[in-house]
Amino acid sequence: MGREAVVEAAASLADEKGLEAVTLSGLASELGIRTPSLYNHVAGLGGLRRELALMGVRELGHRLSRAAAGKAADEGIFGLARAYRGFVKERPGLYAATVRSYRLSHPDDPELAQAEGQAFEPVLAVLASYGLFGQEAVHAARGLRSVAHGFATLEVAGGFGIALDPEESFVRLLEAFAAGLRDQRR
Amino acid sequence: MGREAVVEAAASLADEKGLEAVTLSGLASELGIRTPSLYNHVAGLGGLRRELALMGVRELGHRLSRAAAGKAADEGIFGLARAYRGFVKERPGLYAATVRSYRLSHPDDPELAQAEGQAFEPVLAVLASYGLFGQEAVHAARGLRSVAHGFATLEVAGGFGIALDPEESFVRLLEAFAAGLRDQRR
DNA sequence: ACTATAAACTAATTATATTAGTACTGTCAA
DNA sequence: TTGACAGTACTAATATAATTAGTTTATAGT
Repeated sequence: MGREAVVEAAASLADEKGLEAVTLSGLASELGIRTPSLYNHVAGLGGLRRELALMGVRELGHRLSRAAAGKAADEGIFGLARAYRGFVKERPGLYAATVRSYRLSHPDDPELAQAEGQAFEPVLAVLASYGLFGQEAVHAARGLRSVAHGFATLEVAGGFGIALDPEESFVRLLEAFAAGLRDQRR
Repeated sequence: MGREAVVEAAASLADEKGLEAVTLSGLASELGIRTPSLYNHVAGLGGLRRELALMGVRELGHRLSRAAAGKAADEGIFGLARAYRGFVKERPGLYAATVRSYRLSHPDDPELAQAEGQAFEPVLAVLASYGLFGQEAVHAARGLRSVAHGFATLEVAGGFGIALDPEESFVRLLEAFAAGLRDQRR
């Protein structure tokens, strides 16, 4: 069966029924095997969550890289933010795994740190094309991530009760953020 | 003992050990009683989560009201955002309860909807003083909430790996957002 | 053919949520 | 004052989940 397949099945389960639904029993029955058999592939529930976090961060990194390729300034920022939001909406469970649970208990997992570093690169590249470097760029990157993460997670959590086009809200938020960045650079 | 005390104990537990640590067993042993006794106060784990969500939204609403009182425009936006972030940092478990788990499964709990409406009011008031009304205001409110929620949740999740002052990052993000709003109004 | 490994299994233990039914304790009305 | 009732705790029992230990089976490599 292979670890890859097990983790991918767990990710699908997370996307469909929420990260809380990713139990070893649930996953095992999804795969048509018994719960203890999963221990041949992952180190228990904790290990599975680590695998999910890793897979999620890597996938996010790939998407950000693709989105940033060949784009500069506002176009780059919009591309990154759309890719981020797209990932959260398409794979909400896998994305949740990149933020929740595992991260806090293991703040310095080297593999995870490396994957996060890679996901960070395209963001820095876009910000550089924008004229931001060093600490300036880190502040801006935190801002961009906050905006994308905040909007997307509230959206998938059903936090925007009122029936007003979220797409429009997102574009306006990005425009405001980008305009503010331009302002600050002066 | 009273329901109030039980829910408050659960909130403290959530803040100290994370929302995942809020189990009926854990809460019962915290309170020095047996697990089934909790059913005299809340409707099981699901009911407890609902109470937590309600308490969290109400508390957030109060803080936002206080923060917005007597402030207009940028000062109001900064006040709201600081209050939001302060709440997330001081009561991370209680805040998490307002976003996670209960919300999605019961999208139209009337009491929760009412509490959310109340928490929304001070935001609309500040945005009005800012010259934004109707749909404009809703878009802006979503943006502001995304910014505050995004930044604060990433911060408490340990998402800002690098040791660079988060306060500075937050101020810059708010300045960018506020500047962008001013831009858009023209 | 022999062996090592991968990947499944059963059995048993522990933790948690839940339900059902019971006991104690105070308050308040007759 | 007494008796009923509400409130709050309890024990006992059941179901689901995670985990560990130890076992089986098929297959690929020597």
